Amino acid sequence: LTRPLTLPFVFVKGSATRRLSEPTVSRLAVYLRVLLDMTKQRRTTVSSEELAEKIGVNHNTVRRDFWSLGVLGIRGVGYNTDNLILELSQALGLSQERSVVIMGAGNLGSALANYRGFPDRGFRLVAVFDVDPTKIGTHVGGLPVRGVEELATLVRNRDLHIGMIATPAAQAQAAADSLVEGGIHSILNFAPTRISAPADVSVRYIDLSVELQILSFYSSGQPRRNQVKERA
Amino acid sequence: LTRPLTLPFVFVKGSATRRLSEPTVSRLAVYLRVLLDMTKQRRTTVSSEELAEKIGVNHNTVRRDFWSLGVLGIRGVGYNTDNLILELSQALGLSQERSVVIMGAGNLGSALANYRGFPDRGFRLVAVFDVDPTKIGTHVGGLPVRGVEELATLVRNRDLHIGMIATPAAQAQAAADSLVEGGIHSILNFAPTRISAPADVSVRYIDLSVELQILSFYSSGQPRRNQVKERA
DNA sequence: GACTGTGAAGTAGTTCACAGCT
DNA sequence: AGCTGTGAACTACTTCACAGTC
Repeated sequence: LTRPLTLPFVFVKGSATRRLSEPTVSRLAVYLRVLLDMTKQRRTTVSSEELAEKIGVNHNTVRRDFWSLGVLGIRGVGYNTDNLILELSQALGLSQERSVVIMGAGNLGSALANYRGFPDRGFRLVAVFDVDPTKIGTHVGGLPVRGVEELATLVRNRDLHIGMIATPAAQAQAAADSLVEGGIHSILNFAPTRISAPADVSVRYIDLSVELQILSFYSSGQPRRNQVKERA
Repeated sequence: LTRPLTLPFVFVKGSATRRLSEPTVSRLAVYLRVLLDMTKQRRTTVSSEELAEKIGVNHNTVRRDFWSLGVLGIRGVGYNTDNLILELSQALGLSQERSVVIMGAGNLGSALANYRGFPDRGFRLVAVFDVDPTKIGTHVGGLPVRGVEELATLVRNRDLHIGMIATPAAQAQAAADSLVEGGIHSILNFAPTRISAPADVSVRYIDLSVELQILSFYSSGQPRRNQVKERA
């Protein structure tokens, strides 16, 4: 055997030790979303079948996901919603508060700063940065816009977890570099460009054009794969 | 053989007839983004290796994607950038203009309406709708905000391709229903909730909380899978 | 009777590895 | 020498299918 084995990427939960695959992690966040919607209706249990239908996956997948997480259901009944919410939140690391900063106080940066969903789950917006001197000092979403050079100071005082890049494409790499220098390991990039970062930094992209283009593909005569499959 | 075979989901290009997988389609849009960035620097060719590094995938994957598309490179040299851009655009259906409408003229809806990237590729924002009478008639992104009931009229006059939902969660399903009723088959949902739609409608989600939670998972001690792999 | 838990089977997607051009 | 094109091998992910439990 010459190739290195996959590193033991595991999630430990009680006595169960399992690997959470990337698709599974993405779905966990979606389950959580649906479950929170459901508890508003005072539901106490859900079946894998019901969740599966709501998010458009196979029910076996749902059970496998929960099983990988180490969450147990009750046969003949389903899963306890409160318990699921707790376990999902824990697995996603939402039990500890995450601080978020925004780079760029333009249209998008302001819209993000005004997003009211942050405190709900454990996200806390702590600062908004920009390079434009005319913007610095103005307020967006109740926070003062600061110059990027203040990032370093802020880092010294508290841990920063997630950086969102909402600058124009041309400044995105510089923004990313500042974030990385500030010790941030998770970046959500809204700028319409790809950025590079060290291997220990997770970068996710939200690119409107890319999304529109993918939709464009499927609207030009090509059926969506999983919908074709679900029809079978 | 008892199970139905996968339907012949193919993309026809010249004499080559190939299947484009869902991951491939998503990557095509990203290649296009990077290539457009590159042509600004007057590059005429790219190797699979270079593209691969830029977007963080394996170079074999890049070659396979182009091969599935029916795009040929030149051995010893690479792929012609202009040709690639052309073929990618064509495959993604960008050669014909797509009309886009926005549901919801709040913070997010306005930010989207002000996005300047639409005309670049073939997307054309044609209308913004809201249910709030105080918003109807005001202008966002150079367009008048219309009442949802006008959607039907608009549909009669021209084809609408893509609907973006930027309403609060509670109104998202209703917005989706209006879009579907208006004959739209592609929806990009920004509202923090899941929506249901007929099987012949493609729905993609951009959910800030979900993205933040996924990042949260990877920042709580778990390395990103593909980064682990790339290290090997 | 309903729904979970999970080996086993199946399928899709990725990566290897190397022959074949330029 | 450099980089593509592609069968073959591999790995990851999904789905089947059914025994097990409530």
